Amino acid sequence: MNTDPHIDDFAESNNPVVRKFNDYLDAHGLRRTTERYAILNRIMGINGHFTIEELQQMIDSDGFHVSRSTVYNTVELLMNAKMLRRHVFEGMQAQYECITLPHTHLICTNCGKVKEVRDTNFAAFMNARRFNAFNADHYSLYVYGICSTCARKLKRSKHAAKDEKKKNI
Amino acid sequence: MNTDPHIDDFAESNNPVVRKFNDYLDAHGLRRTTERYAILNRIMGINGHFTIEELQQMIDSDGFHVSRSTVYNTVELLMNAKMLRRHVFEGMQAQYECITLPHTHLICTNCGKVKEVRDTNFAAFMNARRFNAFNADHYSLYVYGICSTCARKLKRSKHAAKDEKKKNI
DNA sequence: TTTACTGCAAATATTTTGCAATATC
DNA sequence: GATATTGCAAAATATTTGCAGTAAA
Repeated sequence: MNTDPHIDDFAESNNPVVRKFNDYLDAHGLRRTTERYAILNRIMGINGHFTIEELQQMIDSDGFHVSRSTVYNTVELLMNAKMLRRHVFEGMQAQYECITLPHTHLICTNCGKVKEVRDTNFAAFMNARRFNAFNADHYSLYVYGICSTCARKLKRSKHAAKDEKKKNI
Repeated sequence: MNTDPHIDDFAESNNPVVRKFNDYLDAHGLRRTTERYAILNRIMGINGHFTIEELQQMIDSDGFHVSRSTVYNTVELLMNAKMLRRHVFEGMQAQYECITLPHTHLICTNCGKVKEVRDTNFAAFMNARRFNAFNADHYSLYVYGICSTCARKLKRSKHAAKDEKKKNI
């Protein structure tokens, strides 16, 4: 029996996410390590997107240190377990998010903020959609544009520029 | 007047793509260089996706050498001119494609092949779709799955594995 | 006890940058 | 002639890998 309380806590957890991970590890003959659970534990508390860098820093501030290689290793494991997904939006570094219900990503090309929106109409459309002999597994819809906050700011700075011009006449 | 025939050929071209690029350069006070036209010329001949590496090699085999920095520089210019788009599909390196009509990308998670499909229903759906205060500019739909070629191969290798098992009994 | 996993440092891959030489305007 | 652009090499970033030590089973 394992002497590390953390591992046993997770091993016996009824949390479906933890169980899914345990099942994946078991099914593939992989070990239940403290590091893997520390990472999973942190990820479960994140709502939204995060980078590798951010994830490692969050784990650090949880008072637990894992090496960069282990973060990459575990993140890859979680992707193979279909629990995590990697997104690379235009002009940004890779971001990860837990796999939950399908949703659309709205990406602001001005500030880089990413917002998720659930869209049942679109989900229904995609579920019904067939691509001939291509066997679809999952999809990502990225919508690029300007968020309302940036739209306001840009409008304001445009006005400011106009005022500036007036002054110079 | 410019003495390099290549540049003048392009400068006077009636090709709408070349004209769009020229307009962009003029509007931004950027120069018409041989390198930029060599790259644009190559890109116009590509049907589908390509990486930076592939693009540079293609230009090389056209008998013209441009440095890696210039390829990156020009590709960025073309993206700003809204003539080129960058895609990063799951687990692959960045790929570029000319901006034409909106289309869906089918990405095979087994072989990495990317196929474009036009989808007027989807385009209509997206054109009608509004995201509250988010001002949408363009979108990317990536559908991940298994292409028909890989589906056949995978089926065959599964059979082979089964046959192998039978032999061992 | 066996061997998978971790952490570190080094290697690799990709993209960006500083700067002297060069070409465009 | 003034300066934007190129090409090279070096730097910055992101990710992967080799390997010795450590921990899970």
